[in-house]
Amino acid sequence: MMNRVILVGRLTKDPELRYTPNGVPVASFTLAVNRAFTNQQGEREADFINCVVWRRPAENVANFLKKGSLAGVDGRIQTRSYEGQDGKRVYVTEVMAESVQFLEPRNSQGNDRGDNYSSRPGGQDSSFGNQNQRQPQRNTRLDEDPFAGGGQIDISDDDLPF
Amino acid sequence: MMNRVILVGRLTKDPELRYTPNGVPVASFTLAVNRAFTNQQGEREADFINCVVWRRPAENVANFLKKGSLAGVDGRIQTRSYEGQDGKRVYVTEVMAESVQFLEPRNSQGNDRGDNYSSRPGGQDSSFGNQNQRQPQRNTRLDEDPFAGGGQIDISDDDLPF
Amino acid sequence: MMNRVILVGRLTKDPELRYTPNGVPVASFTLAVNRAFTNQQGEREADFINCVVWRRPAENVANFLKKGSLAGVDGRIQTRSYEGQDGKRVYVTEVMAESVQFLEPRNSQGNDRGDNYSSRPGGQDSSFGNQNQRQPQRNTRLDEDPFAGGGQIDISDDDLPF
Amino acid sequence: MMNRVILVGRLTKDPELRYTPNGVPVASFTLAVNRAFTNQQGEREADFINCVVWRRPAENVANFLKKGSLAGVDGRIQTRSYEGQDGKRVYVTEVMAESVQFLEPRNSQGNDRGDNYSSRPGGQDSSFGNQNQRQPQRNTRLDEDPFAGGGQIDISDDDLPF
DNA sequence: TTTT
DNA sequence: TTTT
Repeated sequence: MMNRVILVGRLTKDPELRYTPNGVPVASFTLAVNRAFTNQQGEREADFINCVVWRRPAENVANFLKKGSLAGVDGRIQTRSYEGQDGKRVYVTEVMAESVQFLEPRNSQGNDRGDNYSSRPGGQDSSFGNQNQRQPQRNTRLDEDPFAGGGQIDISDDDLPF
Repeated sequence: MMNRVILVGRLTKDPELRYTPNGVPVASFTLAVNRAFTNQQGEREADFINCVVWRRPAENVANFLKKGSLAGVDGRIQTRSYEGQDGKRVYVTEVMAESVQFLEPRNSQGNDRGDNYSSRPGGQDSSFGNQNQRQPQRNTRLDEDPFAGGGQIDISDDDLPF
Repeated sequence: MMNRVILVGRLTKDPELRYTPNGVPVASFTLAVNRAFTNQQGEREADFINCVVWRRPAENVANFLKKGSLAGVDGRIQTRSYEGQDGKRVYVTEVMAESVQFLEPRNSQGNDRGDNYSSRPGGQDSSFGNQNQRQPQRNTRLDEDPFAGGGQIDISDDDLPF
Repeated sequence: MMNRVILVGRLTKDPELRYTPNGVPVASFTLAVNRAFTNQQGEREADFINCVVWRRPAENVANFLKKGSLAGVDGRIQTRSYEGQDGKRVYVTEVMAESVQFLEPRNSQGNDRGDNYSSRPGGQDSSFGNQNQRQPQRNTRLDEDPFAGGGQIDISDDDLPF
């Protein structure tokens, strides 16, 4: 079985960052990906693709991407379902991003969201590492540089609360 | 903007073949793709991914795949929305397959569905070619062999009603 | 059989544009793609991947990309071999780009190479269309916009000699 | 930067399994991937793509694939160069497989190579785990099932010398 | 509504 | 509910 998705598009709005009860960060965002072709009316439509990312890259996304940012995603399609408010099953198809690439120059005007987003609940960090034992591990890469722009500044140690 | 999906999985049921009013074939099917990892309970879950394919490969899919068939898809994620029966918008994310690969040996027991599915409305064929001028063209490849098994028999001319 | 490659990286130098005897444009360039991880010495290495692109996108590449440009490629791996000058066979693995995405803002300082590269031999154009009948057709899309930045200016008609 | 390759093809010969001085397994093999289109002479050519895989999946590949096996690869393009015997630099482009999917039914006639390939040098195992700290970790998945056929038998513990 |  |  194989399941691979690669996307490049722009965030339709600022990403949302949540934490699980155990303090694991999850970010979600939507990529607008313009189609390569135009429709019968000659307009270029877009697909709006919901993405989810876990752990450290989630924090990076929340920190460095915002509405309109150009970003690349390498991940997998995941499906799930939940009970809708009207009692019927709702089916969801989304992209689980294993890595997210920032395709705009570092520190382009206001790259850093600057929010005080880091409301990560304290005291739960001890349970952090164990949490996702059986989750794909590529999310955890400590040495991944999410910026395509290159540059030598390493964000990991200074900017991120790990 | 980039948008690429590759899947390998098994059909959850027989594909469905429809025709547009102009006689353009569309097949839809769902791929069950087992995840590479097991969940907290040690079970291997699957993602159920809806796929759509147009034109000739649609006919091939209807002809040669059935419930349980192992197949590969190379395509794009597409999103659309429609008015639900309760008046509210329903959002759909699916894979537009540009090519479909049959990953089981040709003529493995009962590869050919054998249905009389070819209820393609006659008389509309003239409008066929013009129809999708602005659609991606890779669907139209006349020389594509959807079987991975190789073999020298070419299905296109004999088995397909084109 | 499936064969799909997606790359995002930077051109190591200006692309080279050639024409076949029949006037079909071919561009070649090398993408430097930084690895997601660092090596034992803590350095981030890169892979240098040779790419080839045909027809209209070849002209676009020659026109709008240059050394250092950030670009995305969606294509296939191709292998070929030729007689080396010392008589022994040389094997080549390269990426046949089906589409190339320009990931830098249009008209960022000097996007347009401005070269008089269009030394396309005249008089051969008549043979152009027929030439590659059996080549993948995605190269031919007349409505593809190679810029991720969007914007409404369509380059195809004004800037390109088609 | 992004770098993703997905292939489905057949092994041109039995895979080769080596071990680093520290006992890390590496398998190499070549996939023949038939092209989706035919050439000017109407023949379907193939690309012959060299692949490398590390650690546990390397052992799996050596154990369960052989000449002619249908397999899928999800990985990255890597380039390297070395001093040729005639003193000049040789450039190599190959695919680093992060996961390999076996696309033929388990225990199809003689799936198991049955070779006594497991000449893994003893005494080095202690250094095994630490070895590739900075290598991508997806190779290490203990719960990945390389067979597309599904089935409940888990090969990892019984059949593999770990 | 899910495949082996 | 959508980006440039």
